[in-house]
Amino acid sequence: MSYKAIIRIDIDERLFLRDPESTELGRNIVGSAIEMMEKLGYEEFTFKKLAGHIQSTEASVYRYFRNKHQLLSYLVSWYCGWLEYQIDILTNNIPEGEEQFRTAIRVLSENSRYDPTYTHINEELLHRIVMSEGTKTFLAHAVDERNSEGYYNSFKSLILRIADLILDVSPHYPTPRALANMLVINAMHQKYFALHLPSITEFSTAQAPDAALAGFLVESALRIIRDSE
Amino acid sequence: MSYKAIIRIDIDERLFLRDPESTELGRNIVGSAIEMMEKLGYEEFTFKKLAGHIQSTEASVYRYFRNKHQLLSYLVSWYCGWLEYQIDILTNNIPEGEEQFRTAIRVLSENSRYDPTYTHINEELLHRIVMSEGTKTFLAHAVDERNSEGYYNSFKSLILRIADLILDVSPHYPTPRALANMLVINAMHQKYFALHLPSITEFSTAQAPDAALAGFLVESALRIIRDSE
DNA sequence: TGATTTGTAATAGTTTTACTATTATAAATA
DNA sequence: TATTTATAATAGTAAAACTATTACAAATCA
Repeated sequence: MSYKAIIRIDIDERLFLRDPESTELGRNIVGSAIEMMEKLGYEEFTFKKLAGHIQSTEASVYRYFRNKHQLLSYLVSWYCGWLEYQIDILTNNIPEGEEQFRTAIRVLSENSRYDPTYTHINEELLHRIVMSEGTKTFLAHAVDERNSEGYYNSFKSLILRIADLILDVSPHYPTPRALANMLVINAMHQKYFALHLPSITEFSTAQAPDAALAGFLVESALRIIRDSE
Repeated sequence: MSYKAIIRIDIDERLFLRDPESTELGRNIVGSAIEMMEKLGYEEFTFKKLAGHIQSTEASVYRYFRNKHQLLSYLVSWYCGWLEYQIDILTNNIPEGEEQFRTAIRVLSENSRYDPTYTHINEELLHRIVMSEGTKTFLAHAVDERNSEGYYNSFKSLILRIADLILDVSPHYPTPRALANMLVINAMHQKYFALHLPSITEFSTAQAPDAALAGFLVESALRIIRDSE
């Protein structure tokens, strides 16, 4: 019997008003939002421009997302969930320890390739959005309120997953969560700097930057956590 | 002969329309902007609210700064310049190497204390602004244009200063700039997480967090760069 | 089947923010 | 004293963010 596994990235219900996966318009909103936000940047992106692009109206978009910030948070959550899923399947057949950790860091460092499983989501564009705009989800004045509303559950879950992999390598390392958040966020920032402020990083966009960055992050992390009992 | 050293943090002229240090109104704008932005956050802060607070008008504020983003960039630049100055004077009497590096990281990790040299600038509040809003200066769609306008010179200079201190410790370490930006940005983020997303860091705000964070950053960095020739 | 409810999208707004053109006033200079 | 120049206030505009209400279509029920 042949079958197709449909994997759904689970998103906290408080990250939308109406589930965009449930309707054609919803999927269209998310798909086009990704394309437009990547082109325009978060600040220039507006619901009006989005509505014009998909031949709908501002008000219809507001039926799905309370505001622009909620839409960004939805996208970042989706991407964090997707990253964690990639880590899960790629570490599945590897023995616990250093190799699993290396694999996870590689997932964080790579420019995501397009995955046809999710037809309306272009992971490549979404990666660039998360790299440029991702931290804005929690760098907001309403961070505490949003945290209590579950906005950052996917992000926090990803950090804790990496922290667990760190503990698998070195069970007595004292600050795995601090190190995990440093690695995840720096993976994004280092790529951003390579593109826009190249004078403050050695990872140019030219020669195999993904592999070099993954190497930097893995080797740095391993040096930090080795023999630290 | 007794004298008083007046130290001025130099800011690129393209970061303002009229130098706010040159007039009473200008100093008032900067001083009150710091107070209000710390309270309201960048998004909620507006020139209208600022003008109301200092009993002036929106248009007058626009005489000094082209827009809100330029004002934030001015503040972040000032703080980076101030940090680099602190590093300079505190490493002045220390022999080159590990101790200078430790001192620099301590400056980055500490909550800045109020310095009466700059009467209209409250460094403590400014520190919190930079921690919460600082990265937004370069996480903007216009980053390349702004970079060419000198918006990030102070930030880049700070990173390169740290990179030099890293090379003093370990002259053959291959990626000092990547490590320096990781340390500077993570120092800010780790403190932010301690306050707002405590589940993803071990540095709670309770017990001597500054010293613990400085220790984490210094020990991590030294492990990374030691014996890496 | 026809009436009623419910889900979804469009119309037409309001409020707020970001920004500007112009005028008024005070200080400096001739 | 008259004139120029620097500075700040008045009074706007345009666009963005967001909302209240209406219109329509599909599903459900009497």
